[in-house]
Amino acid sequence: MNGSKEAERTKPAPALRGRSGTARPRMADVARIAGVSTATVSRALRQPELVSPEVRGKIAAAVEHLSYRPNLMAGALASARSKTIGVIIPSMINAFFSVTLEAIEEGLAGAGYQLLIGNSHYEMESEERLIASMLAWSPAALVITGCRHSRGAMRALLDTDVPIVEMWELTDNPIDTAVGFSQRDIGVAVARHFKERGARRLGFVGAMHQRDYRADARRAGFFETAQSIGYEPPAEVQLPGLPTSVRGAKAFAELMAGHPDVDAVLCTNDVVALGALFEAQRLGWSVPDRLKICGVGDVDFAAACEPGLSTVSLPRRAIGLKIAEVLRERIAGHLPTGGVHDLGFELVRRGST
Amino acid sequence: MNGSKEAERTKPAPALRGRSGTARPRMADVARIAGVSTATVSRALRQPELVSPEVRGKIAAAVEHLSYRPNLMAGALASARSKTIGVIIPSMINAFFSVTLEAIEEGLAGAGYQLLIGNSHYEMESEERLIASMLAWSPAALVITGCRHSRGAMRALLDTDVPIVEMWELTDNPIDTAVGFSQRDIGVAVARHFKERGARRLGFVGAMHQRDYRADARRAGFFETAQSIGYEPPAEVQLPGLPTSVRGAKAFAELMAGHPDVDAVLCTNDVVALGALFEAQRLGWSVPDRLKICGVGDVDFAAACEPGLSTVSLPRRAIGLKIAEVLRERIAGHLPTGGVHDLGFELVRRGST
DNA sequence: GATAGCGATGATAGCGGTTACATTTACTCG
DNA sequence: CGAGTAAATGTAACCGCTATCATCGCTATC
Repeated sequence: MNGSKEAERTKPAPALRGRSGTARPRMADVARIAGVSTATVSRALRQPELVSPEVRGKIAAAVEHLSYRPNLMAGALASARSKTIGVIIPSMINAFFSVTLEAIEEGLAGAGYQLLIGNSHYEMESEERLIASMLAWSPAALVITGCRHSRGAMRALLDTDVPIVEMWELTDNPIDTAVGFSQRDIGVAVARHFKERGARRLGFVGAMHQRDYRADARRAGFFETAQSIGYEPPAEVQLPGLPTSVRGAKAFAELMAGHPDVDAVLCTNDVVALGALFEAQRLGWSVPDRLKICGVGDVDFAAACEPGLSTVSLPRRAIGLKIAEVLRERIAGHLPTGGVHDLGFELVRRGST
Repeated sequence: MNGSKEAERTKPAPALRGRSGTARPRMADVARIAGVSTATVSRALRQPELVSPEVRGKIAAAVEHLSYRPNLMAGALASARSKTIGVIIPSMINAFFSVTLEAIEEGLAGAGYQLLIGNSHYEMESEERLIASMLAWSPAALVITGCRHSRGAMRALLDTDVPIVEMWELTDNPIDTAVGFSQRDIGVAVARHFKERGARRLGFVGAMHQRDYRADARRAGFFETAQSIGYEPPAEVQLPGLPTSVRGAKAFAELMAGHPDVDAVLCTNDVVALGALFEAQRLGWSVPDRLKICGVGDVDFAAACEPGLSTVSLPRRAIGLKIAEVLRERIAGHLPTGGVHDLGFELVRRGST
């Protein structure tokens, strides 16, 4: 921002652009100007300690002078590895994954890595395709969401040299490394919390049933625990399509209309819970006295709501940072495969329960 | 999802992995098996119409048999272009850009493009660095957010052959192509809307002042119009750091404490506005009678609020789709540079104003 | 003083494709 | 029936950088 002014515009006409003028300098050009071989230039750039200070200086000057930028593809091809990290997430819109993405980027951008991002849309076939095309770039590592994969994907993942990280979930036998938390336990924790707060009858508002199997795992934990601690099976409504506040409000209204005895509702995430909270207000159900509402995610507005939204805080950012950390070591060749990192979660009690 | 079961796990021990077994097949292997030259294989893969059906069939069989995957880096190096689209956004967390990203991906993934994503953190130096490293990948196109760039960035952008798209803003002289809308006019529209609704004194809750210059443009439009239609300069509070609901609530409270006469507040975005809405509820200001609140973005919860949050709907998704469309043509070599696409915005009137 | 050892640098063969150009084959036509 | 032409395929020179191995001084060692 500071100091950098907006420069003048106007790109030369298409016909005149590009190769027309000065071609992009190659390493050979740098070598010639510095009076050394390309091998030395290459070394000076990647392992400076192997090159004498004087030569290093000359090369630096030449690089500067030509404003040389190494062609990453050539380098990647020659060394059979690229400074790229493939990341596959099931949705780009979901703020959870965005935060994790940002954290991964933060932890790795400094080391010169670029993120290659793929969106699986919660579909295993998509994931498989993405895995294949990402591996075709010989990324330094591949980060994928979840621990369940199609057979083909599994084969590709087991067959490659590329370090693999599975995130946002745990498993007993990771392909390589897993960083996440137990989705199921979230449901367990919330059910217990409701019990503790004296709820009589539980309800659940879900979304993406049978598509987002992580959400299903939370649901399963909630239902099983509910029953094991003496509740009858929670009343349930699944919203069609993506979880939004508007749909959440509607689904919640439907749930309460069908089961007026419900006095504690777990929503599959905070966005849905927010919709439920507003709907409760509209319908005149007092929260938390008559009705308790809990979300999942601890999105920033959860703390700003009135009453504050109780929710489950997920290690969205921690996952990303941990992945970056693991990857740095994994790429450097230390650290064996097989690590499973449970980053846990935290039930955040606010006014809505 | 359907049909693909979870496969068995356990990657072979590190020592045994990778090259140890079968190396990844190369195009030469395919050529040998199919009984043709690599040139023909290459052609069969990228311009099938140039290869006879029989040969094409043999090659397809060989590819299938070896489950051959072309090495994208080799191809990219040789052809000096990669099937990659670089996208630079100022924040990954901001849901606006995520939607646009998703739309770009949607419109281009089918054609086999991969997104290389960079996060500039609203910093021009970062942007410049990202531009340089992305161009080093010879992407098929580069999409950047905004029309203001550092001098160095500008030089790099003007100097390259790669199609450039500037998004989320308009300009009279785009580097190549611009897809967005007028940020300033949003401020204008909201000021007029407040006037129309009978507001007496305006207020503004901003964030990222002097960092997010697009937000500043909206603010400028709001302030200038306010005065030109007879208001005194709006009362203003800028929140420190990223715009969140919690901070929004706090800043709003501060604003109202300092200027109790304010009866219409524009918040820099919906998240902040949501915080303000809740805070107003807590403080007992009735919305919209005593106080009108307007956000920007039309995030999904805006429609679910009570009262519904008036806001400005941005063409987040349309921008992405348009970019994909433009890029497809631009890459194909049709379509000249210099296009500016104004996708507009829409003031959405709900209960809060 | 010859030899080994080491640090610094150069020569060069790839990495795995793409593509301009050459070559072959199959037809069309005067 | 031979030339002319278009379609199909092969040949081989790169693309720009990395990495292996050879080379060349020089100093440390006995």
